[in-house]
Amino acid sequence: MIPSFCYRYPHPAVTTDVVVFTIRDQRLQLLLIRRGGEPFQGNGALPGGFLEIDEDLESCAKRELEEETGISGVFLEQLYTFGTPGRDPRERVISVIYYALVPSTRLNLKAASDAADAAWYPLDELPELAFDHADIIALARQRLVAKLNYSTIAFQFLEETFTLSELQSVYEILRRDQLDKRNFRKWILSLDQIRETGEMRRNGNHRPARVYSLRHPERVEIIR
Amino acid sequence: MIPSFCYRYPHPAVTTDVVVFTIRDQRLQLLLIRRGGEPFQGNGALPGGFLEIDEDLESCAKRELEEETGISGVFLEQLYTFGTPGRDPRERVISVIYYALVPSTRLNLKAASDAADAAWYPLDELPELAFDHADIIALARQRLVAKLNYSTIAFQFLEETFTLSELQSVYEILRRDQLDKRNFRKWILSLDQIRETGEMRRNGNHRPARVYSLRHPERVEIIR
DNA sequence: TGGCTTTGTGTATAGAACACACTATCATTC
DNA sequence: GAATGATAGTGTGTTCTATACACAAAGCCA
Repeated sequence: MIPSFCYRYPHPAVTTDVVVFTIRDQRLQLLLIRRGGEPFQGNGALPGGFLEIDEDLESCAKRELEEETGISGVFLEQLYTFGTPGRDPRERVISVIYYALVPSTRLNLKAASDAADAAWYPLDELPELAFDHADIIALARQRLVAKLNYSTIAFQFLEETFTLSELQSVYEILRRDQLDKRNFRKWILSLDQIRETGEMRRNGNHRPARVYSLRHPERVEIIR
Repeated sequence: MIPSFCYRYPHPAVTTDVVVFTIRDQRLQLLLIRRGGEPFQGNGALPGGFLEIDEDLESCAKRELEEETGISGVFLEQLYTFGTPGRDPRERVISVIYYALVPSTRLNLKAASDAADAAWYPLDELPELAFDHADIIALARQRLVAKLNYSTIAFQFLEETFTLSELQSVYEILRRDQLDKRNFRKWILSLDQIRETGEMRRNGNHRPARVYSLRHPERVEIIR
C-alpha cells in the first residue's frame, strides 16, 4: 500500500539545492549531477533533493550534498529561495538554495555512492541545465563575487595553509582580472585575518614561499 | 465535507511573512499584527500567511501585506528563509521572509479590512513576539543597515520628492549616529542618484529647503 | 656559474573620507 | 522694520586609502 499524507489545503514540495563552487585548473568550476530521469533527462542539475519533515533546511542541504557527491564539512550559506509556479513541471516546488565553496583538493567524488554522475564543469562550459538552474547559478556567482570585497569568503577555496600567491590567484580567477602583487599583499595583510606559520613551501625550481594560515578558520568574517 | 490534498511524502506548509519598516516620529518602526488565536495569542507577529498553490512567492507576500495592512506598491525584497523544525508548534512551516520599506506618509492602515490589529512599533519597544519572529526582525534590521552603505535603499523611506535634511535624517536614524551636513551632502550628490527639482519647500519659520527627486525612482541601485 | 622562475619588498601620487564654522533665508515678535 | 530664532546652505585643509610601478632574493637546474 502506498502511504499518503493529507492536508486541508494544497502544500508545495520543498527542496534544497546546492551550488558547489571550487577552483580547479585555474578556473572557477561547479558541481553538477546528470539527471537520470524525466523531466530534463540527461541535463545538468544542481545536487539537492526533498526536505524531510523533521529536518532543518541547512541539514537537508548538507545531507543531499554528501549523499550525491560525497562532499562534507564545507562552507555553506543560504542564497535565495526560488518558487515560481511551473519551475518544476511535475509539482509545485519551493527550492531553498545554498551555495558551498570547497578547496579543490578536498574533493573525493569517487567515495560517494550516488556520485557516479557528479562532475565538475567550468562556469563557461556548462551543459544544458534542468529547471531554472541556470538562473540560480548566475545569482550564486554574482553573490560570490560581491562577497569577495567585504568578507573573507575567498579563503574557503584554500586549504588550512596557503601561500599569498595561491590566495591572490583565487581573487584573480573570481574577479577575472590581474592584481598587483605588492598592493594585494599590503591589502590582505592589513585585514589582520591571516598570519605566517613560519613554514616555507617549495613548489618548483624557484624561491620557496612563506606559508600562511587563517586567524579565525571555519568562520567567514565581514571586513571593512 | 472537508477537502483534502494528499501526497506520497509529507509536505511542509509554506508561508511568506513581511518585515515592514518605516520611519515615524524620528524613529525606525515596524508593523506588527496582534495574533487573535493560538498559538501565541495576543503576541505581536509579522504580517504574512500561507502560500497559495499557484502563486509566486513575492506575489504572496504582497497579497498578504495588502490584505492584512492595506499597504501596497512598496519596495519588497527577499530576506531569508526560516524552516527550523518546531518553529511553529502546529505543523512544519517553511517561511520565506521578505522585507519592505514604506514612506511614513503612505500608510493607510485604516483602509484595510483585516488591519484592525495592525500597528506600528518602534524597534526598541516591541511587544512579546510570536514564533521566531524576534530573530527574523533582528536579521532584517541588520540587512537594512548593511545595505545603507552600498545601495540607495534609504530613499525608499521617502516620498518622491524630499529635502537633503530629510534624507540625512533617514541615514542618522538608521545608523544611530550624527552625520556632518557638509560631508553628507558632498557624498550623496557625488553618487549622482538625485537631482534638484527646482522647487523649494517651506517647513517652518526659517529658510526654505531645495527639493530633490530620485533619478531612477522605483529602483534600488548598488553604489560603489 | 649563469639562466630561469617565482617570491618578496617601498615609494610616490591621486582620490576619498573626514573634521570643522560661518552666512543666508524665512517667520515671528516686539 | 529691527531683532530673534530656526534651519538651509556652503569650502578648505588634513588624513587615510587606493593605485601605479621595478628590481633584488632565493631556489633549481644545466
